[in-house]
Amino acid sequence: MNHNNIPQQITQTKDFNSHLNEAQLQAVESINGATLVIAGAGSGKTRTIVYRLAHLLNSGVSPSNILLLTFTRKASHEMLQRATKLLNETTSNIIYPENDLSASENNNYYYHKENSPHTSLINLQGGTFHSFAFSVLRQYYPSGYATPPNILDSSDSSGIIHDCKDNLKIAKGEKSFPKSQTVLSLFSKARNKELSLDEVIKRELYHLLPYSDDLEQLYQAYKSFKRQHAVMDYDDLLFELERLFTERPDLLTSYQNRFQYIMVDEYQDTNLVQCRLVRLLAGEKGNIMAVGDDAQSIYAFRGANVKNILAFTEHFPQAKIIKLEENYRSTQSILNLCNSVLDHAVESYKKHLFTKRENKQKPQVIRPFSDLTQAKLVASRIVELMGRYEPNEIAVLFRSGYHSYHLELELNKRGVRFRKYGGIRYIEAQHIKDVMSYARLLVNPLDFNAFQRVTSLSKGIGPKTCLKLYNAMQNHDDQEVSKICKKAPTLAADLKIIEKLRISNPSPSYIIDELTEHYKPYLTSNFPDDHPRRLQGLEELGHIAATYTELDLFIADLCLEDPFNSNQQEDTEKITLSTIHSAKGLEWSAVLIIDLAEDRFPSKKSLLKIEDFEEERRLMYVACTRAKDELYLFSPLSLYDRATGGTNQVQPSPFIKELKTELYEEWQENYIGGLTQKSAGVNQTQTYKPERLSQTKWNSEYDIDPTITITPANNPPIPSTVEQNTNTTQAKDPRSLGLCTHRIFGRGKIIEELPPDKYKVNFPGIGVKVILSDYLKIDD
DNA sequence: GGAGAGTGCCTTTTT
DNA sequence: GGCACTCTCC
Repeated sequence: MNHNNIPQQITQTKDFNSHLNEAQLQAVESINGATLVIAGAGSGKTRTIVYRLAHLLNSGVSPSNILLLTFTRKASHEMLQRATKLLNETTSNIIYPENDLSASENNNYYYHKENSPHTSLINLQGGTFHSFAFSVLRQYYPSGYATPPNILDSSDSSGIIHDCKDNLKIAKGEKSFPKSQTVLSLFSKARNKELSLDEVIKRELYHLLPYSDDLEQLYQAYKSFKRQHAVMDYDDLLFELERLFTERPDLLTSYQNRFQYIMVDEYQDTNLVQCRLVRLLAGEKGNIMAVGDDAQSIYAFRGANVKNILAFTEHFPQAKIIKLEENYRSTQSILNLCNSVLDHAVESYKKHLFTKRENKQKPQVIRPFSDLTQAKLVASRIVELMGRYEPNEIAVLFRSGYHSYHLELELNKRGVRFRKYGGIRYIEAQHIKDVMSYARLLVNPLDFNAFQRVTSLSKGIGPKTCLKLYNAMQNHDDQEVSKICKKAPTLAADLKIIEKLRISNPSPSYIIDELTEHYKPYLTSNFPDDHPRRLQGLEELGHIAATYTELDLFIADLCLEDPFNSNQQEDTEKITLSTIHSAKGLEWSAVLIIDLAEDRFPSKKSLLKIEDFEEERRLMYVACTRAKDELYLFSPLSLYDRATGGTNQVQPSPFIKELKTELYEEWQENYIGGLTQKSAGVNQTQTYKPERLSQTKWNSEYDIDPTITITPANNPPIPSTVEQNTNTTQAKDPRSLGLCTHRIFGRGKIIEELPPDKYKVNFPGIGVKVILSDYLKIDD
């Protein structure tokens, strides 16, 4: 049973009692002042928010006076869907007076694309911070903008950085200069954490130190390009909104008056600027409810700061704190495993979820021979599960988008339909971006990114000619324009259709259909393998466009949310494949987590810094807590290596090794492609035994008590890969460089010194790792 | 100045 | 296995 299902009929507040526990009810009924709800996984968080909405409306608050902010697209979608459903049932006979402000502004950003009859909700504002910011900024922009800003998606941004780098003639021919994508993420990190570039480089990207001057120059060039072209990247949306509110107190006041009640979901994922925006909007009256769970903070990499939750009571001293701890989602045996994941955390979470849900079966740890056979075993298990559950109650979760690649092939082979979240976004596919570039030129003929993209589709036009043409068009130099067009007939046709559609200004769906037709010849000749599939995508793009009346909103929405995903929401015939990040806030009856092997999950990149490793642990926690009834953890014994074509043995993920054996059943792939259960006692898995370290001072960004640690003790060295075998031999060499200790991996032998600041270390039972010397305590 | 072949590199997570 | 960048020829 899904305890989170919205009941069919709730008409009066008193009915809430029977659907909510005491803590939830308390949260629902605290509508004035500030409230912080610490909601454990599966504790009915969304349910609480939705009921609180209903309670507000039943108390006579107009939906246009409520603002619902979330962090990810999916969370916002889910919440508004559920709210709509419940509110439609509870408030259908209440008529709300039109709010002056909202009536004049047509500010119902999110809902105009829902084909829903829920008129009572039409003025409820909700969405991600970014989409909310854009909905304001397209109407009122801060000083320095003459037109509403265009939004850059990440490929636009990195394209601009690339051009800026060329123009500045920085680091020409230097191979180790970071790629534009990397540079962009550095810029974004600096902004999200609100640190200078230099600080970020020194803290976590010290290998870029030689380029810090060049990068700083590039940073400035990128900034001024954005200003000149009236474009904003994702980060600008938030900072420019803050600037707008600072510059225009009158505007801020009117928004404060409008949004009498503010709710923020996933508060642990807000960064500093988002936190300030919330405070600005809440104003003096501070009718705000923030909901979050520190154990589920998984966005530190982009500046999310758990401290924001802790600081909530400082910003709102009167704040009431409510904890939701009873879990309504998972069975007790799944929860036991989830709790155990957090037990090993360096920072302790004072949190033990409990439930009244009975045990069905223990979670299973399954060990396939390799990630290739894993795909087969997972697919078989899914087919079996589909006999017991609807496909939309089954999900496969993984650390990184590409981990599901083999599985996707296998599922296709067996005809199992799935949808995939995370990884490459559909709208970033070439053909979609191409057609959207035409569309963007309709809105803004001087959109340089779009212009570059469209011109490069024509043979004979490269970057230089593109620039010449762009300047000629900007200066209305018709002679030059027609001279270039003569050389490239397709380019002339491109400009013609853009001009035609711009002047007639038809509906977004008509525009997309026309452009698709125009693009078809290019599509068929340039994508011989799969142009039918791509054409289908473009047709779908047209359908999505049909839910919009204004082209600029459609374009912005495509950058801010992936409608190809949310459109499929209702499809119950498909199972779900998802990155763990994209799975947050969702739940399924059966959850399968794959690739629980070293270097995959936790990610190889998280091993250098303890706080990164801990974030991986919370990620594991988020993944496991998605399961309602059945949880399967797949830990392949070897991974296919594309480079060599062979398979390399790997250690299981530390998160599996840590688990006490009594928490799960263990199954091993056998030679006939089936599974054999390991009987307890015979194949006892190693358990981690916490070992206290002496007064070691660890180099970490945070001050963590160094006496609490997880160290594999008494583990005999297990040679796991061929590579490690040799290294183990090396380590026995009397010339061994000595012993050292690492917070996570425990004691190990130093095999090699890697100047200037790293060591190669063999950790018994874990394998060989390259570690920064800062994170090692080396024995004298 | 552009096109196409060849080479080296890395492969987190999201708005 | 895909892309970003380089080199060479037209």
